[in-house]
Amino acid sequence: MTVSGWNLDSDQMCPQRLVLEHVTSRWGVLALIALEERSHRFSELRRALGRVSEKMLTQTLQTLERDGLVHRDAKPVIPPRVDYSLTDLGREAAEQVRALAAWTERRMDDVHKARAAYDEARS
Amino acid sequence: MTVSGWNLDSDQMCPQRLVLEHVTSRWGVLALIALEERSHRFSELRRALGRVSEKMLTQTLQTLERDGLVHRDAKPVIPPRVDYSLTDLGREAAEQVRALAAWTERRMDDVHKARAAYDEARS
DNA sequence: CGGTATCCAAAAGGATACTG
DNA sequence: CAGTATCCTTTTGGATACCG
Repeated sequence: MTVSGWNLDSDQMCPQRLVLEHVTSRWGVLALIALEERSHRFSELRRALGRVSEKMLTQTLQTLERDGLVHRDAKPVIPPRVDYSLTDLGREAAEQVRALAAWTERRMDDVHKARAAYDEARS
Repeated sequence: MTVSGWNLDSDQMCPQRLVLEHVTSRWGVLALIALEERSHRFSELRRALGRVSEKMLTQTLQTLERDGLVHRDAKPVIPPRVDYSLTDLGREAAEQVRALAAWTERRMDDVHKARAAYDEARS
């Protein structure tokens, strides 16, 4: 992989860059990891993700659904019930971001040490 | 991996989440991929990354340096010459983000199809 | 319950001018 | 050349109110 092809062209990102932003976005990462474990209702996801606003969760899920990563199953009952789950594509995406997340977790100690050394050298 | 531990606590993200944001940031991704190939001078990186402002490139490189992913070598010459390269930790990070980037590239067709179907169903 | 619409505050990002 | 400092625009995110 080269950096060319991931550049911005005039006034716009390359399309794969947008997908990368969707899956690594603040709530996208958490939604994918939560949904990898099991399907969730909207309100379950809200609780699982902590302090996400309705607007941001809706926006995140719609983006991931549009990209074909998340499946939305709205049951026609009252009160409404909507279940979210991963598609096969979404499961692949979740594995990728989980791998990246796991790496940051594994190396967090090294990062902390590096930061301490960096800050020390400048104080 | 569970989603707990990646939540926000009160008014702040968990630390590994910040590292993930650094390496997946707009310019962080491109800088890591460019530096994985070879070390670059500041101005070389500016050109390689396309249309990044000096401010954002500086900020990105400082963040990655502080996290211990990038090595900054400022030679005491006139005019100044500063070379950036990856540390061992940074090389690991670059491999991870490149894997994720490669996945989005591989699956871009599926995403496009999903988007077309999504948009079609709503028009 | 699971959203949408609107408004507003905060943060990110960039253009420009300047410096060692 | 490789930054820093300042200002300003754009984007993001959340709070609130309302709807089917």
